[in-house]
Amino acid sequence: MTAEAATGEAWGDITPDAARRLVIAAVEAFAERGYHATTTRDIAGRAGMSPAALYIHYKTKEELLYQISKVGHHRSLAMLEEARDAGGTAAERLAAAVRVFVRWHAEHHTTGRIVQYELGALAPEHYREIVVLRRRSEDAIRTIIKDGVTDGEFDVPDVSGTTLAVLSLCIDVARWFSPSGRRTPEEVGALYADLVLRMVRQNG
Amino acid sequence: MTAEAATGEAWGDITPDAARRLVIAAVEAFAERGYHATTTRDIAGRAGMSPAALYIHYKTKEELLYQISKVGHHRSLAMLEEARDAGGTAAERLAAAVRVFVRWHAEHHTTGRIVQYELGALAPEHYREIVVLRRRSEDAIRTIIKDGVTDGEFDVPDVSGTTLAVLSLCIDVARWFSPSGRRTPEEVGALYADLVLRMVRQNG
DNA sequence: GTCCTGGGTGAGCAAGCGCTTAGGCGAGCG
DNA sequence: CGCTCGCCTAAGCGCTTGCTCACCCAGGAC
Repeated sequence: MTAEAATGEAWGDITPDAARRLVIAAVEAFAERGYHATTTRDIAGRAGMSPAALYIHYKTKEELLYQISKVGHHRSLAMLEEARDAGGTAAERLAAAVRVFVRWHAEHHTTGRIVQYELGALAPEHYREIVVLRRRSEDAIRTIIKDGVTDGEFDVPDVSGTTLAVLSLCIDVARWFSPSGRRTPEEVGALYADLVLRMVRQNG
Repeated sequence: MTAEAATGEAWGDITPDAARRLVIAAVEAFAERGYHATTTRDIAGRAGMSPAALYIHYKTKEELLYQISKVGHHRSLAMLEEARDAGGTAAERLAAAVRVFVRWHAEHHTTGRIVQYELGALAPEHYREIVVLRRRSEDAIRTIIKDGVTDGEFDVPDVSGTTLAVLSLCIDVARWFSPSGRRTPEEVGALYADLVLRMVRQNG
Protein backbone atom coordinates (compact mmCIF):
# COMPACT_ATOMS: atom_id res chain seq x y z
CA MET A 1 0.00 0.00 0.00
CA THR A 2 1.44 3.36 -0.98
CA ALA A 3 1.47 6.30 1.37
CA GLU A 4 -1.06 8.13 -0.76
CA ALA A 5 -3.44 5.21 -0.83
CA ALA A 6 -3.17 5.07 2.96
CA THR A 7 -4.00 8.76 3.18
CA GLY A 8 -7.04 8.31 0.98
CA GLU A 9 -8.23 5.23 2.79
CA ALA A 10 -8.20 6.92 6.15
CA TRP A 11 -10.81 9.45 5.02
CA GLY A 12 -12.96 7.01 3.09
CA ASP A 13 -16.15 7.73 4.98
CA ILE A 14 -16.34 11.41 4.08
CA THR A 15 -18.97 12.36 1.48
CA PRO A 16 -19.48 13.83 -1.02
CA ASP A 17 -16.41 12.97 -3.02
CA ALA A 18 -15.33 16.60 -3.35
CA ALA A 19 -15.33 17.07 0.41
CA ARG A 20 -13.07 14.06 0.81
CA ARG A 21 -10.71 15.24 -1.89
CA LEU A 22 -10.46 18.56 -0.09
CA VAL A 23 -9.50 16.95 3.24
CA ILE A 24 -6.88 14.82 1.56
CA ALA A 25 -5.50 17.86 -0.25
CA ALA A 26 -5.48 19.82 3.00
CA VAL A 27 -3.67 17.03 4.86
CA GLU A 28 -0.94 16.99 2.25
CA ALA A 29 -0.62 20.75 2.09
CA PHE A 30 -0.69 21.36 5.86
CA ALA A 31 1.83 18.58 6.46
CA GLU A 32 4.16 19.86 3.76
CA ARG A 33 4.19 23.59 4.49
CA GLY A 34 2.29 24.05 7.74
CA TYR A 35 -1.19 25.41 8.31
CA HIS A 36 -0.38 29.10 8.13
CA ALA A 37 1.78 28.80 5.02
CA THR A 38 -0.95 26.92 3.17
CA THR A 39 -3.44 28.95 1.17
CA THR A 40 -7.03 27.99 0.47
CA ARG A 41 -6.17 28.38 -3.22
CA ASP A 42 -3.48 25.73 -2.81
CA ILE A 43 -5.85 23.28 -1.15
CA ALA A 44 -8.56 23.79 -3.74
CA GLY A 45 -6.01 23.51 -6.55
CA ARG A 46 -4.69 20.18 -5.24
CA ALA A 47 -8.26 18.91 -5.08
CA GLY A 48 -8.81 20.02 -8.67
CA MET A 49 -11.35 22.71 -7.88
CA SER A 50 -11.71 26.47 -7.80
CA PRO A 51 -10.97 28.32 -4.53
CA ALA A 52 -14.65 29.05 -3.97
CA ALA A 53 -15.61 25.36 -4.01
CA LEU A 54 -13.86 24.88 -0.69
CA TYR A 55 -16.44 27.02 1.05
CA ILE A 56 -19.35 24.91 -0.15
CA HIS A 57 -18.08 22.04 2.00
CA TYR A 58 -16.29 23.81 4.86
CA LYS A 59 -17.06 27.08 6.53
CA THR A 60 -13.46 28.14 7.02
CA LYS A 61 -9.93 26.93 6.51
CA GLU A 62 -9.73 26.34 10.25
CA GLU A 63 -12.70 23.95 10.09
CA LEU A 64 -10.68 21.77 7.73
CA LEU A 65 -7.83 21.74 10.21
CA TYR A 66 -10.24 20.94 13.02
CA GLN A 67 -11.75 17.97 11.15
CA ILE A 68 -8.31 16.55 10.42
CA SER A 69 -7.12 17.07 13.98
CA LYS A 70 -10.28 15.62 15.49
CA VAL A 71 -10.28 12.45 13.38
CA GLY A 72 -6.56 11.96 13.99
CA HIS A 73 -6.87 12.38 17.73
CA HIS A 74 -9.83 10.04 17.97
CA ARG A 75 -7.97 7.38 16.04
CA SER A 76 -4.88 7.77 18.22
CA LEU A 77 -6.90 7.58 21.38
CA ALA A 78 -8.81 4.50 20.21
CA MET A 79 -5.55 2.67 19.48
CA LEU A 80 -4.07 3.45 22.89
CA GLU A 81 -7.18 2.63 24.90
CA GLU A 82 -7.59 -0.62 22.99
CA ALA A 83 -4.02 -1.57 23.88
CA ARG A 84 -4.62 -0.61 27.51
CA ASP A 85 -7.75 -2.78 27.75
CA ALA A 86 -6.34 -5.79 25.91
CA GLY A 87 -5.31 -8.95 27.71
CA GLY A 88 -1.77 -9.94 28.58
CA THR A 89 1.02 -8.65 30.77
CA ALA A 90 1.75 -4.96 31.15
CA ALA A 91 4.86 -5.45 29.04
CA GLU A 92 2.86 -6.99 26.23
CA ARG A 93 0.25 -4.24 26.37
CA LEU A 94 2.84 -1.45 26.49
CA ALA A 95 4.74 -2.96 23.58
CA ALA A 96 1.52 -3.28 21.58
CA ALA A 97 0.53 0.32 22.37
CA VAL A 98 3.90 1.70 21.28
CA ARG A 99 4.09 -0.49 18.19
CA VAL A 100 0.67 0.49 16.86
CA PHE A 101 0.98 4.15 17.86
CA VAL A 102 4.39 4.49 16.20
CA ARG A 103 3.32 2.61 13.12
CA TRP A 104 0.37 4.94 12.73
CA HIS A 105 2.57 8.04 13.09
CA ALA A 106 4.90 6.66 10.44
CA GLU A 107 2.26 5.47 8.01
CA HIS A 108 0.16 8.59 8.39
CA HIS A 109 3.01 10.95 9.12
CA THR A 110 1.24 13.71 7.18
CA THR A 111 -1.85 13.53 9.37
CA GLY A 112 0.38 12.95 12.38
CA ARG A 113 2.29 16.11 11.74
CA ILE A 114 -0.92 18.14 11.70
CA VAL A 115 -2.27 16.39 14.79
CA GLN A 116 0.91 17.01 16.76
CA TYR A 117 2.24 20.31 15.49
CA GLU A 118 -0.72 22.45 14.45
CA LEU A 119 -2.63 22.48 17.73
CA GLY A 120 -1.87 26.16 18.17
CA ALA A 121 -3.70 27.06 14.96
CA LEU A 122 -7.02 25.66 16.21
CA ALA A 123 -9.78 28.01 17.33
CA PRO A 124 -9.89 28.24 21.14
CA GLU A 125 -13.06 26.15 21.52
CA HIS A 126 -11.71 23.46 19.21
CA TYR A 127 -8.40 23.49 21.02
CA ARG A 128 -10.09 22.90 24.36
CA GLU A 129 -11.97 19.94 22.91
CA ILE A 130 -8.81 18.38 21.47
CA VAL A 131 -6.83 18.80 24.67
CA VAL A 132 -9.31 16.53 26.45
CA LEU A 133 -8.57 13.76 23.96
CA ARG A 134 -4.85 14.23 24.44
CA ARG A 135 -5.12 13.92 28.20
CA ARG A 136 -7.03 10.66 27.78
CA SER A 137 -4.24 9.35 25.53
CA GLU A 138 -1.69 10.17 28.17
CA ASP A 139 -3.85 8.45 30.80
CA ALA A 140 -3.97 5.25 28.74
CA ILE A 141 -0.18 4.98 28.64
CA ARG A 142 0.19 5.96 32.27
CA THR A 143 -2.27 3.27 33.32
CA ILE A 144 -0.34 0.54 31.52
CA ILE A 145 2.92 1.66 33.09
CA LYS A 146 1.33 1.89 36.53
CA ASP A 147 -0.07 -1.64 36.11
CA GLY A 148 3.40 -2.88 35.29
CA VAL A 149 4.83 -1.27 38.40
CA THR A 150 2.06 -2.70 40.60
CA ASP A 151 2.61 -6.16 39.18
CA GLY A 152 6.34 -5.86 39.76
CA GLU A 153 7.06 -6.24 36.06
CA PHE A 154 8.39 -2.70 35.68
CA ASP A 155 10.91 -0.67 37.60
CA VAL A 156 9.94 2.96 36.99
CA PRO A 157 10.96 5.57 39.56
CA ASP A 158 9.00 8.40 37.87
CA VAL A 159 5.77 7.10 36.30
CA SER A 160 4.51 10.48 35.07
CA GLY A 161 7.84 11.50 33.63
CA THR A 162 8.32 8.16 31.92
CA THR A 163 4.80 8.32 30.48
CA LEU A 164 5.63 11.72 29.04
CA ALA A 165 8.87 10.40 27.55
CA VAL A 166 7.22 7.36 25.96
CA LEU A 167 4.49 9.43 24.36
CA SER A 168 7.00 12.05 23.29
CA LEU A 169 9.19 9.45 21.63
CA CYS A 170 6.26 8.07 19.63
CA ILE A 171 4.88 11.47 18.63
CA ASP A 172 8.19 12.71 17.28
CA VAL A 173 8.13 9.95 14.70
CA ALA A 174 5.70 12.10 12.71
CA ARG A 175 8.38 14.80 12.48
CA TRP A 176 11.27 12.76 11.11
CA PHE A 177 9.68 9.79 9.35
CA SER A 178 9.89 9.72 5.58
CA PRO A 179 8.46 6.98 3.37
CA SER A 180 11.59 7.28 1.23
CA GLY A 181 13.79 6.46 4.23
CA ARG A 182 15.34 3.10 4.97
CA ARG A 183 12.83 1.91 7.57
CA THR A 184 9.26 0.75 7.09
CA PRO A 185 6.59 1.80 9.61
CA GLU A 186 6.52 -1.78 10.91
CA GLU A 187 10.27 -1.77 11.54
CA VAL A 188 10.18 1.52 13.39
CA GLY A 189 7.27 0.28 15.49
CA ALA A 190 9.12 -2.89 16.44
CA LEU A 191 12.34 -1.00 17.24
CA TYR A 192 10.52 1.55 19.40
CA ALA A 193 8.52 -1.09 21.27
CA ASP A 194 11.79 -2.77 22.17
CA LEU A 195 13.44 0.49 23.28
CA VAL A 196 10.47 1.43 25.44
CA LEU A 197 10.42 -1.96 27.15
CA ARG A 198 14.08 -1.50 27.96
CA MET A 199 13.25 1.85 29.56
CA VAL A 200 10.69 0.43 31.98
CA ARG A 201 11.69 -3.17 32.62
CA GLN A 202 13.23 -4.58 35.75
CA ASN A 203 16.76 -5.44 34.83
CA GLY A 204 18.32 -7.85 37.21
CA MET B 1 17.51 32.85 36.39
CA THR B 2 14.17 33.45 34.70
CA ALA B 3 13.39 32.11 31.25
CA GLU B 4 13.40 35.59 29.80
CA ALA B 5 16.76 36.42 31.31
CA ALA B 6 18.08 33.20 29.80
CA THR B 7 16.72 34.19 26.40
CA GLY B 8 18.37 37.57 26.62
CA GLU B 9 21.66 36.18 27.82
CA ALA B 10 21.96 33.77 24.94
CA TRP B 11 22.06 36.62 22.42
CA GLY B 12 24.31 38.90 24.45
CA ASP B 13 26.97 39.32 21.79
CA ILE B 14 24.69 40.85 19.15
CA THR B 15 25.13 44.58 18.53
CA PRO B 16 23.76 47.15 18.31
CA ASP B 17 21.24 46.94 21.07
CA ALA B 18 18.27 47.31 18.71
CA ALA B 19 19.39 44.33 16.64
CA ARG B 20 19.58 42.18 19.77
CA ARG B 21 16.15 43.30 20.95
CA LEU B 22 14.78 42.34 17.54
CA VAL B 23 16.20 38.80 17.70
CA ILE B 24 14.84 38.29 21.19
CA ALA B 25 11.44 39.57 20.09
CA ALA B 26 11.54 37.30 17.04
CA VAL B 27 12.46 34.25 19.14
CA GLU B 28 9.50 34.84 21.41
CA ALA B 29 7.07 35.51 18.58
CA PHE B 30 8.21 32.63 16.34
CA ALA B 31 8.12 30.19 19.26
CA GLU B 32 4.68 31.34 20.36
CA ARG B 33 2.84 31.45 17.05
CA GLY B 34 5.19 29.96 14.46
CA TYR B 35 7.22 31.72 11.78
CA HIS B 36 4.46 32.10 9.20
CA ALA B 37 1.88 33.36 11.68
CA THR B 38 4.25 36.03 12.99
CA THR B 39 4.21 39.43 11.31
CA THR B 40 7.13 41.80 11.03
CA ARG B 41 4.91 44.38 12.72
CA ASP B 42 4.57 42.05 15.71
CA ILE B 43 8.32 41.55 16.00
CA ALA B 44 9.06 45.26 15.71
CA GLY B 45 6.30 46.05 18.20
CA ARG B 46 7.71 43.63 20.80
CA ALA B 47 11.11 45.24 20.36
CA GLY B 48 9.56 48.67 20.88
CA MET B 49 10.20 49.96 17.39
CA SER B 50 8.38 50.84 14.18
CA PRO B 51 7.99 48.15 11.50
CA ALA B 52 10.49 49.90 9.23
CA ALA B 53 13.26 49.74 11.84
CA LEU B 54 13.49 45.97 11.44
CA TYR B 55 14.84 46.40 7.92
CA ILE B 56 17.73 48.57 9.05
CA HIS B 57 19.20 45.57 10.87
CA TYR B 58 17.93 42.59 8.84
CA LYS B 59 17.31 42.31 5.13
CA THR B 60 14.23 40.09 5.46
CA LYS B 61 12.10 38.32 8.02
CA GLU B 62 13.71 35.06 6.87
CA GLU B 63 17.16 36.39 7.74
CA LEU B 64 16.03 36.76 11.33
CA LEU B 65 14.87 33.15 11.33
CA TYR B 66 18.16 32.07 9.78
CA GLN B 67 20.23 33.85 12.43
CA ILE B 68 18.22 32.24 15.22
CA SER B 69 18.37 28.80 13.63
CA LYS B 70 22.09 29.07 12.92
CA VAL B 71 23.08 30.14 16.41
CA GLY B 72 20.83 27.48 17.95
CA HIS B 73 22.22 24.71 15.78
CA HIS B 74 25.81 25.71 16.43
CA ARG B 75 25.20 25.71 20.15
CA SER B 76 23.51 22.29 20.03
CA LEU B 77 26.30 20.85 17.95
CA ALA B 78 28.99 22.24 20.24
CA MET B 79 27.34 20.64 23.28
CA LEU B 80 27.09 17.23 21.66
CA GLU B 81 30.60 17.20 20.22
CA GLU B 82 32.01 18.31 23.55
CA ALA B 83 30.24 15.41 25.25
CA ARG B 84 31.50 13.01 22.60
CA ASP B 85 35.11 14.14 23.04
CA ALA B 86 35.07 14.23 26.85
CA GLY B 87 36.76 11.57 28.96
CA GLY B 88 35.02 8.71 30.70
CA THR B 89 33.08 5.64 29.70
CA ALA B 90 30.61 5.64 26.83
CA ALA B 91 27.79 5.51 29.36
CA GLU B 92 29.09 8.59 31.13
CA ARG B 93 29.52 10.47 27.88
CA LEU B 94 26.09 9.49 26.55
CA ALA B 95 24.43 10.48 29.83
CA ALA B 96 26.23 13.82 29.77
CA ALA B 97 25.25 14.45 26.16
CA VAL B 98 21.58 13.71 26.83
CA ARG B 99 21.53 15.68 30.06
CA VAL B 100 22.99 18.84 28.58
CA PHE B 101 21.07 18.60 25.30
CA VAL B 102 17.75 18.10 27.08
CA ARG B 103 18.45 20.81 29.60
CA TRP B 104 19.17 23.24 26.79
CA HIS B 105 15.97 22.33 24.96
CA ALA B 106 14.00 22.88 28.16
CA GLU B 107 15.71 26.08 29.26
CA HIS B 108 15.67 27.56 25.77
CA HIS B 109 12.50 25.86 24.60
CA THR B 110 11.56 28.97 22.62
CA THR B 111 14.76 28.88 20.58
CA GLY B 112 14.57 25.10 20.51
CA ARG B 113 11.14 25.16 18.99
CA ILE B 114 12.36 27.39 16.17
CA VAL B 115 15.48 25.30 15.65
CA GLN B 116 13.52 22.06 15.46
CA TYR B 117 10.21 22.99 13.88
CA GLU B 118 10.83 25.90 11.54
CA LEU B 119 13.44 24.33 9.28
CA GLY B 120 10.97 24.28 6.41
CA ALA B 121 10.62 28.05 6.45
CA LEU B 122 14.32 28.62 5.75
CA ALA B 123 15.44 29.71 2.30
CA PRO B 124 16.83 26.73 0.33
CA GLU B 125 20.48 27.78 0.62
CA HIS B 126 20.13 28.40 4.34
CA TYR B 127 18.34 25.08 4.77
CA ARG B 128 21.18 23.21 3.08
CA GLU B 129 23.69 24.86 5.40
CA ILE B 130 21.69 23.95 8.52
CA VAL B 131 21.19 20.34 7.45
CA VAL B 132 24.97 19.85 7.53
CA LEU B 133 25.04 20.90 11.17
CA ARG B 134 22.19 18.52 11.98
CA ARG B 135 24.00 15.59 10.40
CA ARG B 136 27.05 16.36 12.50
CA SER B 137 24.90 16.35 15.64
CA GLU B 138 23.56 12.95 14.72
CA ASP B 139 27.09 11.72 14.09
CA ALA B 140 28.20 12.81 17.55
CA ILE B 141 25.52 10.71 19.27
CA ARG B 142 26.07 7.78 16.94
CA THR B 143 29.78 7.79 17.70
CA ILE B 144 29.21 7.61 21.45
CA ILE B 145 26.77 4.73 21.05
CA LYS B 146 29.11 2.90 18.70
CA ASP B 147 31.94 3.34 21.20
CA GLY B 148 29.77 1.81 23.89
CA VAL B 149 29.00 -1.18 21.69
CA THR B 150 32.65 -1.66 20.79
CA ASP B 151 33.67 -1.54 24.45
CA GLY B 152 30.95 -4.03 25.35
CA GLU B 153 29.23 -1.52 27.61
CA PHE B 154 26.13 -1.26 25.44
CA ASP B 155 23.87 -3.84 23.89
CA VAL B 156 22.33 -2.08 20.87
CA PRO B 157 21.09 -4.21 17.97
CA ASP B 158 20.32 -1.19 15.74
CA VAL B 159 22.84 1.61 16.28
CA SER B 160 21.40 3.98 13.66
CA GLY B 161 17.83 3.49 14.77
CA THR B 162 18.71 3.94 18.41
CA THR B 163 20.68 7.09 17.61
CA LEU B 164 17.62 8.46 15.86
CA ALA B 165 15.41 7.60 18.82
CA VAL B 166 17.73 9.20 21.37
CA LEU B 167 17.99 12.43 19.40
CA SER B 168 14.26 12.39 18.75
CA LEU B 169 13.48 12.00 22.42
CA CYS B 170 15.68 14.98 23.33
CA ILE B 171 14.40 17.21 20.54
CA ASP B 172 10.76 16.70 21.41
CA VAL B 173 11.39 18.29 24.80
CA ALA B 174 11.22 21.66 23.07
CA ARG B 175 7.66 20.88 22.01
CA TRP B 176 6.15 19.98 25.38
CA PHE B 177 8.32 21.69 27.96
CA SER B 178 6.78 24.59 29.83
CA PRO B 179 8.55 26.63 32.50
CA SER B 180 5.28 26.66 34.43
CA GLY B 181 5.23 22.85 34.53
CA ARG B 182 6.24 20.72 37.49
CA ARG B 183 9.72 19.80 36.29
CA THR B 184 12.84 21.95 36.10
CA PRO B 185 15.17 21.63 33.11
CA GLU B 186 17.71 19.92 35.35
CA GLU B 187 15.18 17.33 36.49
CA VAL B 188 14.10 16.53 32.94
CA GLY B 189 17.73 16.23 31.87
CA ALA B 190 18.49 13.78 34.69
CA LEU B 191 15.35 11.71 34.02
CA TYR B 192 16.08 11.49 30.31
CA ALA B 193 19.73 10.59 30.81
CA ASP B 194 18.59 7.70 32.99
CA LEU B 195 15.97 6.52 30.47
CA VAL B 196 18.46 6.63 27.60
CA LEU B 197 21.03 4.61 29.54
CA ARG B 198 18.37 1.99 30.19
CA MET B 199 17.71 1.84 26.44
CA VAL B 200 21.30 1.04 25.49
CA ARG B 201 22.81 -0.77 28.46
CA GLN B 202 23.62 -4.41 28.75
CA ASN B 203 21.13 -5.84 31.14
CA GLY B 204 22.22 -9.10 32.60
C1' DG C 1 28.81 76.21 12.16
C1' DT C 2 28.50 72.71 8.74
C1' DC C 3 28.44 68.27 7.21
C1' DC C 4 28.20 63.47 7.44
C1' DT C 5 26.64 59.15 9.29
C1' DG C 6 23.98 55.62 11.76
C1' DG C 7 19.67 54.60 13.68
C1' DG C 8 15.08 55.88 13.55
C1' DT C 9 9.92 57.16 11.82
C1' DG C 10 5.15 57.70 9.14
C1' DA C 11 3.02 56.70 5.25
C1' DG C 12 2.09 53.68 1.87
C1' DC C 13 2.80 50.28 -2.25
C1' DA C 14 2.11 45.87 -4.64
C1' DA C 15 0.86 41.42 -3.82
C1' DG C 16 -1.47 37.90 -1.74
C1' DC C 17 -4.72 36.49 1.73
C1' DG C 18 -9.48 34.35 3.43
C1' DC C 19 -13.74 34.57 2.03
C1' DT C 20 -18.22 36.19 -0.66
C1' DT C 21 -21.28 37.00 -4.34
C1' DA C 22 -23.76 36.32 -8.55
C1' DG C 23 -24.62 33.24 -11.58
C1' DG C 24 -24.15 28.66 -14.55
C1' DC C 25 -25.07 23.87 -15.40
C1' DG C 26 -26.60 19.07 -15.33
C1' DA C 27 -29.34 15.41 -13.02
C1' DG C 28 -33.78 14.05 -10.99
C1' DC C 29 -38.68 14.64 -10.84
C1' DG C 30 -43.58 16.15 -11.60
C1' DC D 1 -41.12 20.14 -20.77
C1' DG D 2 -40.04 23.29 -16.73
C1' DC D 3 -38.52 23.46 -12.09
C1' DT D 4 -35.62 22.68 -8.24
C1' DC D 5 -31.49 21.58 -6.03
C1' DG D 6 -26.65 20.32 -5.29
C1' DC D 7 -22.32 21.44 -6.86
C1' DC D 8 -19.37 24.39 -9.09
C1' DT D 9 -16.89 28.75 -11.18
C1' DA D 10 -15.29 33.72 -12.40
C1' DA D 11 -14.69 37.74 -10.46
C1' DG D 12 -13.56 40.38 -6.92
C1' DC D 13 -13.95 42.70 -2.01
C1' DG D 14 -11.71 44.21 2.05
C1' DC D 15 -7.84 43.51 4.51
C1' DT D 16 -3.13 42.26 5.89
C1' DT D 17 1.29 41.12 4.54
C1' DG D 18 6.48 41.90 3.70
C1' DC D 19 8.89 45.51 2.48
C1' DT D 20 10.26 50.50 0.71
C1' DC D 21 10.67 55.37 0.45
C1' DA D 22 11.31 60.04 1.78
C1' DC D 23 12.50 62.20 5.48
C1' DC D 24 14.14 63.25 10.55
C1' DC D 25 17.47 63.84 14.18
C1' DA D 26 21.29 63.46 17.60
C1' DG D 27 26.30 63.28 17.92
C1' DG D 28 31.03 63.42 16.33
C1' DA D 29 34.78 65.39 12.83
C1' DC D 30 36.73 69.24 11.02
